[in-house]
Amino acid sequence: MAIIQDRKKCERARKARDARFDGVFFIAVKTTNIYCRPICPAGPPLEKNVEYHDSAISAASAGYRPCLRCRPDSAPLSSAWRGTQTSFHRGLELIHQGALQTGSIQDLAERLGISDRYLRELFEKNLGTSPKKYAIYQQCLFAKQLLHESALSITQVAYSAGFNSVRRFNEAMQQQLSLSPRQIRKSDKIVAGKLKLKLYYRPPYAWQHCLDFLQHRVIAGLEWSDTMSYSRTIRHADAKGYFTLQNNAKHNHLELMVHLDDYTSLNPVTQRIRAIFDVDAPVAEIDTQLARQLAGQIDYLPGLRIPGIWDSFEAGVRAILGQQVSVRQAISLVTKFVEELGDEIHVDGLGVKKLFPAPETVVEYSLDFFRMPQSRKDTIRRLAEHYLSDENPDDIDRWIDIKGIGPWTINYVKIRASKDPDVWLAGDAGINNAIKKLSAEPNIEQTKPWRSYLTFQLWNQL
DNA sequence: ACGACAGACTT
DNA sequence: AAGTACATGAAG
Repeated sequence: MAIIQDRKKCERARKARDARFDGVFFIAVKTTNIYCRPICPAGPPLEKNVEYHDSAISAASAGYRPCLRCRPDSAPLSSAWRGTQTSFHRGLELIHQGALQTGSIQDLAERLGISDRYLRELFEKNLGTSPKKYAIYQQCLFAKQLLHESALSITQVAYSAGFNSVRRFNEAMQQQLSLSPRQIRKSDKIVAGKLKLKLYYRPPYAWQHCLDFLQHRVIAGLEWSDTMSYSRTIRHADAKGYFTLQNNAKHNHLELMVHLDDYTSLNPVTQRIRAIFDVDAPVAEIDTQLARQLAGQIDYLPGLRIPGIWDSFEAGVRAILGQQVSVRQAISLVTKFVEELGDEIHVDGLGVKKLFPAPETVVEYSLDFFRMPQSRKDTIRRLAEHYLSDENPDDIDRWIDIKGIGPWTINYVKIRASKDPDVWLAGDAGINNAIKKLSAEPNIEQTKPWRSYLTFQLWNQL
């Protein structure tokens, strides 16, 4: 599963340093025990000395260390397993969210509704390692990024990456990357100041679309934006903070500035932002398939990413407040909601902003300040209660039992919070309008498994 | 389902 | 000489 057998394509791609294959496979060099990206500027090794891997972790667990020039650990994520294997995929997602930082494998398996045995098996089959090893590997990669790009001390890096002792951090780094933290940092000169990180993507990235979409829906107090950047407040576990994001098209990355009051959440928060801004979307694949289906029918936007919402609760509330009203009215309702119930947070240079209200707060207070049908207020309260009583409120399919929440809302939340790539928003008024303008009805089935992207391409026509 | 053991983790 | 920063062995 881990080593690629079809060498021909890989050989051609690496000799041409073809950027389209960046993140798709990795070159492990047996003579040096180093692994590289297809685009590595170093002179190409002899074909007989290389081994091709389909993921960075596969090369790492085979004993190779990441190249210091092309930094294979910062390559965009491979997407071979996207869309398939929901338990496995959700497991990966939860690990990125820090599930194994505090909880055990058993806890994770339980949340997924499978046995811990089976969870191990899924990881072994798909990645060739155990869930815990993957989590540590992932933490090491993040630590490496911090060592390269931030001015944090090595001790701070250890805790920010989710380790609970420096001792263990050093050991894990040596084991996973065959480099000590010091060795990694030595190669870089870092500028002190605010914490800035680079999120690499495979171009193109339709950043302007993303920015426009978010700007049209900005909730004052919670979010703010200018011509280049988007910012908002966030909460993750016990940590509160805010971030700003802008594009660096020239170097194929988004620039992220984060502030948190508890940096043990930095890794999960960063991963969440990656997911929300769809940094790892395999756009080349999506674009060829969708463009073929929609040939000449619409003004197709290449590199479109689906802008997400911070978490499913916020997505749910926004969707409910948007029922039966215009986008503009929905925004003013959400703004009122945040203003009334959101906790305050101080943002450097901008004064006081608001956090999105937590379910606990919503349950506690009445929603009398809202001028809208009582039934919709009740729905919001029921959603909040669901978050407090349900073991796994992020399982959006279960929301169907909540009175006042229908299939449209569920699908909408799946697209924008769960980042499900294959949701078709059937019955949406905007989608119906967009379809009416087409010369021929598109074959929705043919756009699997990227129907969420079809939805957004069509919305973009309005 | 259970115990032995390995190795992950903290101090 | 004392303090800081990092790496690592020993023990539980």
